[in-house]
Amino acid sequence: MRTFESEKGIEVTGVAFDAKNTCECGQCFRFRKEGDGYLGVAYGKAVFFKNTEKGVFFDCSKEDFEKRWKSFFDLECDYAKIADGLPKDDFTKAAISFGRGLRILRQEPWEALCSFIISQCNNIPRIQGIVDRLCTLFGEPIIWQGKKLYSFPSAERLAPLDAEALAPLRCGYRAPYIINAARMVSSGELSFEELEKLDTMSARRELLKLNGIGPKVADCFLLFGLHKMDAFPVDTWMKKAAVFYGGKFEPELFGEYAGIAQQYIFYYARNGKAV
DNA sequence: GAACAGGTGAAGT
DNA sequence: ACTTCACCTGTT
Repeated sequence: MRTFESEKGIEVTGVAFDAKNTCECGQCFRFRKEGDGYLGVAYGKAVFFKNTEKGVFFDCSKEDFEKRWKSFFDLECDYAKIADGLPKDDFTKAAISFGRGLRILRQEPWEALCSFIISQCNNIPRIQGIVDRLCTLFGEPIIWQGKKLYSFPSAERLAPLDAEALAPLRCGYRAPYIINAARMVSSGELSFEELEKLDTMSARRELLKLNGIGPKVADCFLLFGLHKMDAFPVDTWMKKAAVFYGGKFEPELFGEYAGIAQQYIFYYARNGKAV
């Protein structure tokens, strides 16, 4: 990986990064197409990025890149090496090829937890709409090139509210789940720092104690919110894909980077032509 | 209208 | 351990 600084931002070469596959593989809900790239907010800051001839360009300072975005986009992880360690069957190979350049983001834990609570039994446009309304109503405004964006509201911001206050989100029965989770996080009963220290299965057990968090939401949070690469969320798309693996997935099949395999397969199943 | 959508939890076998 | 159903909202 090499970085080049210009007055406009940072260009990175020598790294397999695909902006579209990273933003549209279903792991995040707030990075949207903007011109020839993607624009979103994380950790209270806006960032625009796009693929270039030689690599990828980020609209940020050198300092912000080093401090935040390099890690956020997981740029120091060797995905080619990880893909090498995954199964070599035709379906997995096709999935990896389809999702080339996608990276598992290091999203804010609270945002990931909240977003995947919202995701249950919803399609992506609706999830995005609900999350947008949540941020617009309760987040902090961020101006980017004259556009008004919003940060994701903290757990502390939501904890004092009751579920009725979320009515404008139109998130239905998920509202009390969100408020309950916000209270657990803001009170410290649920600590991301503590969960981080646990192995994936132990952290999962803790998460399943929360109302409205089942296996699927817990696994998505572990993978996308805590970057536990062995977490393996199984949803309806993965169940369709499982047909190619004899009807179900054996936990050992994909190893310590099962989460990455999952994301390739999920994206291929949902957006590709295979299933 | 009914059925369904990136689930969950309670209640029933 | 496995099946069924209600749950809020929006789209087909």
